[in-house]
Amino acid sequence: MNLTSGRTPRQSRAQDTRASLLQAAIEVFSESGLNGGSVSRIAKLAESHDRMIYYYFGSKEGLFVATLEEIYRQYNEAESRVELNLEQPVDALKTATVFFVRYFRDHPEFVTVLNSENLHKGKHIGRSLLASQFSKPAIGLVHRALHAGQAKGLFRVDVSSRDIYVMISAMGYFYQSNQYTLSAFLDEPLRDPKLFYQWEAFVVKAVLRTVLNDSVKLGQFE
Amino acid sequence: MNLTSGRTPRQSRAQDTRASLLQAAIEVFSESGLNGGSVSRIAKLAESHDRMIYYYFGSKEGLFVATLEEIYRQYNEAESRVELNLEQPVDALKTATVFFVRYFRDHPEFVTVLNSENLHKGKHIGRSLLASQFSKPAIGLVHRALHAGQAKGLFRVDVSSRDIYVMISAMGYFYQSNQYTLSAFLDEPLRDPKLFYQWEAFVVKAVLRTVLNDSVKLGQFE
Amino acid sequence: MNLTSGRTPRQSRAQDTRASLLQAAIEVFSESGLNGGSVSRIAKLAESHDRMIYYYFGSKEGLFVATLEEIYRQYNEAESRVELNLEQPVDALKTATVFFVRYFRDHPEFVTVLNSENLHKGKHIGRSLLASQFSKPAIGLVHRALHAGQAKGLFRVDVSSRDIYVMISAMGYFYQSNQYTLSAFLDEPLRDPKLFYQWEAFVVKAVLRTVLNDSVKLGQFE
Amino acid sequence: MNLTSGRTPRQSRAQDTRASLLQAAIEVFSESGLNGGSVSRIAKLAESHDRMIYYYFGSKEGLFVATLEEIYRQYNEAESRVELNLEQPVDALKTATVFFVRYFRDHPEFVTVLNSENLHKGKHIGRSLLASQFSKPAIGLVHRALHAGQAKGLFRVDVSSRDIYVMISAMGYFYQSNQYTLSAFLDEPLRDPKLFYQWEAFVVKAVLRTVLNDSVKLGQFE
DNA sequence: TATGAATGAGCGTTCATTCAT
DNA sequence: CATGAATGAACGCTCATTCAT
Repeated sequence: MNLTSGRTPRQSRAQDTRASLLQAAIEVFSESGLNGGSVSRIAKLAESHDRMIYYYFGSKEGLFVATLEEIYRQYNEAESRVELNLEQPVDALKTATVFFVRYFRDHPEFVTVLNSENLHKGKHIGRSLLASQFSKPAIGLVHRALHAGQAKGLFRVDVSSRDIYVMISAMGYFYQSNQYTLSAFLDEPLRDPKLFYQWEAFVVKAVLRTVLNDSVKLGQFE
Repeated sequence: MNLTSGRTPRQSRAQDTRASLLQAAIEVFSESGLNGGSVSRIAKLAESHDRMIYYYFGSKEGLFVATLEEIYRQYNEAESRVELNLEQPVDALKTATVFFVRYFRDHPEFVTVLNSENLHKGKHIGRSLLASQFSKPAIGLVHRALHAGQAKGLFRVDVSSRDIYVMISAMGYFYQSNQYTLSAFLDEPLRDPKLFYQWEAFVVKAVLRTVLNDSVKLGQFE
Repeated sequence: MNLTSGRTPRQSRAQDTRASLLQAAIEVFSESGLNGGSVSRIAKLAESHDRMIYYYFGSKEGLFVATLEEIYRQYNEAESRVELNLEQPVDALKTATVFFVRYFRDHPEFVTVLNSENLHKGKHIGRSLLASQFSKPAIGLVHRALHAGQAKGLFRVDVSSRDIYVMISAMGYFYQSNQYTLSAFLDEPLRDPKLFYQWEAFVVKAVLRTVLNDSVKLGQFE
Repeated sequence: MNLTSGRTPRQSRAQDTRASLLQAAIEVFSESGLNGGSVSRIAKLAESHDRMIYYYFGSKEGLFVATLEEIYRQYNEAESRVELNLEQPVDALKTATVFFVRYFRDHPEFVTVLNSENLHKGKHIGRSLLASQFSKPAIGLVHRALHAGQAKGLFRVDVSSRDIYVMISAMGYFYQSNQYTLSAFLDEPLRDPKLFYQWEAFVVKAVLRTVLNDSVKLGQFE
C-alpha cells in the first residue's frame, strides 16, 4: 500500500485549489474587508491565479458570499461541539457565555468579515441559500441553558433566549470588534489577557444577574 | 468702507470649503469605509475638487483622522447636553442608557467610521492629539449616575463605571452595527421601531439588574 | 442487434456538436464581430464547451474561416434556387436584383460577418480553399439575365455583368449594413418596410436605366 | 515677436493631448474597430496615458463618440470645399459623384469606423448631440446638382436627391468597405488604380443614366 | 470522444497623489 | 487661494488557449 504516492487525482487537486482560495479569502477579507482585499492578493496567498477565483466563485462577490458561508459554518460547527451540563443550568449558561465571548476573541476574521458585510448592508448574506440555516444552532445553545434554568425555577421566565443571545454576542463581539478604538478611548490595552478575563467574568455576571430570579442569590454560584 | 470684503470674505469661504469637505467625508466614509470611499467622490459631494483635500488635509488619511475627530467631537457634544437627575439614580442610569442606545441608532456614521478605524487596527486614532480627551465625557455620564446610586446604597459598589459604560455601548452599538447580519440571522427586521424599543427596554433592564443591590427590587422602578 | 448504438450514434452526435457550434458562431460573430464574439459565448450558446471549438476547428480563427465558408455556402445555395425567365430579360434582371436586395435584408449575419472579415483585411478568406468557388454562381445569376437582354438587343453591350453585380450588391448591402448610421443621417427609419420597398423599387429602376439601350423606354416595363 | 518660443501654455498643451488622443483613436478604431482597439494602444500611439482618455472623454465609449463626431466633421468639411458649376448640371453631378467615391477610397477610417458603429446598432451616434447636423451638408451637395439639372429640364423630376445620395454613397462605400472580400470573390485586385477609375466611371454613368431625362442623350456629355 | 482544471496576458477603469502655474 | 493637467500603479474581470486525463 502506498499512501504517499505522487498521484494527485483531478478532483482532489481541484478541491485543494478551491479550498485554499477560500482559506486565503477569509484571511484577506478579514484583514482588509471586502473592498480592501484584492483578488490578486487572495490568489497569490493561495498560490493560485486570479483567474481561478472566477472559475470557482464567478466573481469577487461570489467569493465573498462563500467566505461568509464558510465562517458561519465554522461558527456553527464550533458551537455544536460545546457540551452543556443541563443539570446545572447556571454552569451551562456560564459555559455558553464563555464560549461565545472567547469565540469572538479567537476568531477575529468572523468579526471583521461580518462587519464588512454590514457595511454593505447585508446584501451578500441575502444571496446565500444557506443563510437561513445559520442561526438556529447558535441560539439553540443559549436556549437550552436558559430553558433548563427556567424549568428548574432558577431563571426568570420573562426573558427570551433571543435577547440573551444578542446580549452575550454584543458584549463579546463589541469587545473584540472595537478593541482598538476602545483601547484608545479607555486608555487600556483591551487585548491584555488579564483585562480580557476580567471582562469575561463581568459578562458572565451581567448575564446571570439578568436571568436569575430575584429569590436566587448569585453569590452561591461563584 | 471696505469694498473687497463682501458677504463671503476669503477666510470664511475657505472655512466653508474645509467644512463641507469634512461633512462629505463623514458621509462617504460612513457609507463605504476608508477603503471604499474615494477622494474624488468626497470632493464631488462637497462640490469642490480632489486637490482641495490635499490642500486642507494633506492626504486621504489626514482627512480620515479629521473625520474621526469630528465624529467623536459630535458624540461628546451630544453627551454634554444630556441632563441627569442625580437625585434619582435609577432614572439617571436609565436616561444615560437610553441616550447611548439611541445615539448609535441615530448616528450610523459614528458606528461605520469606528468600524473602519478598527479594521485598520486603530492606526489613525493614535495619531490624533485629541484622542485622549475623547473618552472622559462619555464615561463621565455613566459614572455620575452610577456613583449617585452607590452613594445612596442602591447600586453595588463592586461594579465599575467603565464596565457599565462598555456594556451599554456594546448592546447599543452591536444592535446597530450588525443589524443586517443579525436581522438575517434572527429572521427579524431589527430596524423595526417596535423591535428597537423592546431591545432598548431589555438593555435598560439588564443594566439595572447588573448594578442594583440584591436587596433592591427592580420592580419598584418600572 | 446493437445495443450500444442508440438514437444518436457517436458520429452523428459529433456532427451535431460541430454543426451547433458553427451555427452559434454565425450568430455570435454576426452580433459582435470576430473580435467581440468570445469563444465561450459561442460554446455556451451551442450548449457545448470551449474545448470542443478547439477540437473541431483548431482555433477561434479556424472557426471564423468555417463561418465564412458556411455563410457563403448558404448565399450560393439561395442563389441557385432563384429561377429566371430568360425569355423576359427585364423581368429576369428585376428578379435577380430583388433577390439580392432582399437577401442582404434577410441575412444580416452575411453582412456583419463580411464586414468583420474586411476589417481584418480579408486574411481569413484567403486561407479558405473554397474561396475561389464562391463567386461564380452569384455573378452567374446577373450574367444570365444580362446576357439574355443583350442577345435580344434590349440591353447595352458595353456594360459588364461584373459591374452590374457589384452595383446591385452595393445598393442592397449598403442599405442593410449602414442602416443605423444612415437612419440617423437621413433621419428616417430605414428598417421600415415601406421605405425598404421604395428603395428596392429605386434600385430596380436604377439598374434597368443603366443597362437598357437608349432606344428602349423603361416605362413599358413598369 | 517670438512665435516659436518654448512657451507651452497650459491650455494649448491640454488641447494637444486631447487632439492627439482623438487622432490616435481614429487610427486605432479604424484599424481594429471599437472592440478590437484598446485604450492602451490609443494612449501609447498618442504618447500619452490611458488615464488621460478618461480625463478627457470619460470612457472608451465617450472617446468613440468623439471619434464618430470628428470623422463626420471632417467629411462635412471636405464636402464644403467642393465647388459645383451649377451652370453645367451634368458636370456638377459628375463632380459630386467623383468626390464621394474618392472620399471613401481616401478615408478608409471613415468607412471602418462607421462599420463599427453599425455593428453596435448605432448606439453611439444616438448619444451624440451633433448627430442631427451631420447629414445636411453632404446631401446638399447632391441636391444642388440635381436641382440645377431639374430646373434646366435635363434631369427627371421624379428622382429624389436622397435616393441619389444613397446610391452614390452605396457604390463608393461598398467598393471600399468590401474591397477584400470582393477582391477575393471577383478574383481582381480592386485596390488597383486602373480598376478603381473604371469603377468610378461606371458609377458616374449609372448615376447619370438614372437621373437624365429619356430625351437627353448621355453621349453628348462624355 | 470528451472534460474539468489551469494559465498568463490583456482588458477597461479607478485609485490616491503630484506637477506647474 | 485655487485649478487643470498629468501620472503610474492597481483594480476586478475576461480573453483565447493548453494541460492532463
